[in-house]
Amino acid sequence: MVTITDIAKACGYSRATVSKALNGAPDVKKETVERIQECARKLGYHPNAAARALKVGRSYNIGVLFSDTSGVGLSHEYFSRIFESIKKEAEKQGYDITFISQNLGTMSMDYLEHTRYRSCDGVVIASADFHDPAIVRLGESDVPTVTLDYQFDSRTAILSDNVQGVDALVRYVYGKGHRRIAFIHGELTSVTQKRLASFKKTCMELGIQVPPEYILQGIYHDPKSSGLQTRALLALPDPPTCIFYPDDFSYIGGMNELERQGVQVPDQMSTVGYDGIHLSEVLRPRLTTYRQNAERMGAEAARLLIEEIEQPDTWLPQQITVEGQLLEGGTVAEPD
Amino acid sequence: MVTITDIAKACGYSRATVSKALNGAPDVKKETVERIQECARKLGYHPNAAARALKVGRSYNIGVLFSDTSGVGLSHEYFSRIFESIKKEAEKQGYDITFISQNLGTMSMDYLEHTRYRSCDGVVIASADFHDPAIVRLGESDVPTVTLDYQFDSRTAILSDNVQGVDALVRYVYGKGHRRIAFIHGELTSVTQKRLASFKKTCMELGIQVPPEYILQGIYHDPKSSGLQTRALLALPDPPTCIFYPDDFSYIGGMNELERQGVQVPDQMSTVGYDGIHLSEVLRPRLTTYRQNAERMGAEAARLLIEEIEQPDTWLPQQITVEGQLLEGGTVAEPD
DNA sequence: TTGTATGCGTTATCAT
DNA sequence: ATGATAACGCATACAA
Repeated sequence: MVTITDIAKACGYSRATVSKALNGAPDVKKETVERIQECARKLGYHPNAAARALKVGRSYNIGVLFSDTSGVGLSHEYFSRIFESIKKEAEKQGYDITFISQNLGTMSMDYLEHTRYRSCDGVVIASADFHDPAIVRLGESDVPTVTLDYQFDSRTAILSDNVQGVDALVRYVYGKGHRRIAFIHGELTSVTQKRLASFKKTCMELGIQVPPEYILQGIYHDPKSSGLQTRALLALPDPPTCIFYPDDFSYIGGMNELERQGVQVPDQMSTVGYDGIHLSEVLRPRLTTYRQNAERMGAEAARLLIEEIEQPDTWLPQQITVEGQLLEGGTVAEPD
Repeated sequence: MVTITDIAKACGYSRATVSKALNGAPDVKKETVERIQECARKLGYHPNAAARALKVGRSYNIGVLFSDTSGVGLSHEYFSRIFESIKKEAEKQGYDITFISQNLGTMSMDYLEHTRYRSCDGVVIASADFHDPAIVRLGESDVPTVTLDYQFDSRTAILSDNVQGVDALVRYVYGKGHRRIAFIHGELTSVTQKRLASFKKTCMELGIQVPPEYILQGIYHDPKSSGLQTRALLALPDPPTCIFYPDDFSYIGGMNELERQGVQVPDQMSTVGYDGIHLSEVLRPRLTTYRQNAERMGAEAARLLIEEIEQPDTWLPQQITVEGQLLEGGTVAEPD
C-alpha cells in the first residue's frame, strides 16, 4: 500500500505538505501541488479511509437500515429501487454505504452501536419496525438520521405521498363511473392507515357510500391473501365493481382468482394496484396503479442526510413528501 | 464515544491490559478479565473499527460488487436473493458489507482502488462484465475474491449449475412427450452459452432434432423481447409445442403474446422459464421452471471468501457448483 | 511556503 | 500478570 509517507520520500517534501497539497489547502505553492499530485498519481496513491476516519472523526460512510420485518427485504422492488437510488446519490457525493444490522458475529450490538462501531456519519432508516426500541434509540441519538415513510420527532423524513396516491386512484375510478369500490389493504402500519384514511375521505367527498364489508385486510406482497379476499368480495350479495389491492404484486392473487371464476378484467371487474413495479407494466392488460417515486425518495434521503452531516449548524429537520404518478393501465373500465 | 482509555481509567488498569482482556489474551488473570469486561459492559464500550483496521490491517469488511451491466441491479430477484444471503452469512461471521463501485465522488478510482481505500478484506464479485479491465484487475490482484457464475483462473468461484438446470428441464418436457422444443435465450454471456450448449447436447442425446429457427436470441428480464420471439415462433410453418424462455420474468411477455393470439397454455403450448423467482409460483398456471439456489450460492461465496481471508496459508481455490431444483408448475402438458 | 510535532483508538512487543 | 511504548496513515496546530 502506498502511503503519504511514500509520496513524501519520492518527491522530497514532508508528509504534512503532501497531505495539504492533496487536500487542496490554500497555503501550498501551486507548482508544489502539481508536482505532488503528479507524484501521487504515478505511485497510484489512494488515501486510507480508516486512517482518515480515525483522525477526523468522519468516515464518509453512511449506514442504511433495512430491518426487513416481513422477510421480503430487497427482493421487494420498491425497496430495491430506493436502495439503488440512495447508493447512487451517496456515491456521487463520495460516500460509501454500509448495511446496519444487529448482532454482528459474536458481539451483540444494537443498531446505534453498530453505527458507532463503523463510525457511520449518518443512517438512512428505510424499512423498519419504528416501535422497536433499538430503532427508537437510533432515531433519538445524536447520529444524523433520515427515515423513509415514517416521521421521528425533529428528524428529517421522506414520505411517499400515500394520501395523494390513493386519492388520485379513487378519483380516477370514480371518473370512470365506479361507485361500488372495495379496498383490500395491507397490515395496519402507519402507511396503511394513511392510505385507508385517504380512501375513506375521498370516497366521502365524492359522496360514495363504502359498506364495511368492502374494506378488507390483506397482506402486503402476498398474492394468496389477495386471492382469498377477492373471493370474499365476489361472494357478497352486492359485490363491488372495482377492487383496490394492497400492492401490485399481491394483485396477482386477485387476478388469478378472478380468472378462475371466469370474471373478466376489466369488463366484469376493474382492478387497481399500488407501487408501479415493473411487473404492473408487463401484465396484460396493464395494471392501473400508482407508481411511487422510489428513485426520488432515495436520492432525497441521501441528499438531506449528507447535508445534515456536512452543514450541521445550518441544518433543520425537514419533511419531504414525494408525489408519485398514476399509471393508467387497462384494468379499469366503465361499469355496466 | 467510550474508548479503551476510558475503561482503563475507570477500572484502574492500563490500556494494554484492557485491550488484552477484551481480546481474550491468555496472559491476563481471570479475575481481571472479568472485572474489565464488566466495566466495559457498564460503560457501553464497543471497539472502533477504523482504529482496529488501521492497526491490524484487517477491516472485517467485505466488498460486494454488483456492476449491474443490464441496469436491473438488485431489483432482479436472483441477485437480491444472492445479496441477502451473502450479507446474512457475512454478518454471522462478524463481517460488514461494503458496496464496491467506481468513481466515488470526485476521486476516480477503479474497483481495486476502492477495495483498498476501504481496506476490504475480500470481495464477492456477483454480477459484472468479467472482461472489463477493471474487473480483471481486481480478480488478478492479491485481494481475495470469489466470483459468482464466472471463473477466474486460480480463484474461487461459485457456479449455478446451468448445465444440469437446462438438462433437467429438457428431460422433463421430453418425458411429457415434447419433441418440437424451442429455446429463447438471453444475451450471449458465458452463462447463456452453458445453457445453450446443454440444451443442444441433451436434445441430441434424446434424439431430438432442433431446427435452427427454434433457437432465438432474446434478452434477459425483458418481456418485450420474449413476446416478439414468441410471435416469430408461432408464425413458423411448423411451430414448436414447447418454448423455453430466458427467465421467468421475461416469460410474461411470451405469456401475453400467447394469450393475445388465443393460444392456451398449456393445452396448445407448453412453456418453461428459468430462475424460480417468486413470481413463477403465483402465476396461474404456475410456471414450470428451474429454481437456482441463490441462497446457497451467496452463503457459500461468503463462507469461502472468509475462509480464504482467515486461513490464507491452507487456502486453495475451489469451484463449487450449486444445483438448483426443477419446479413443476402447470405450464407443461402432453402435446397433441 | 514548508516542516515539526502530536494524536485519533487500537494492538503488539518488550520490560517489569 | 501487568504496564510502558511504539506504530498503523492521516490531518492539523503551530513553528520556522
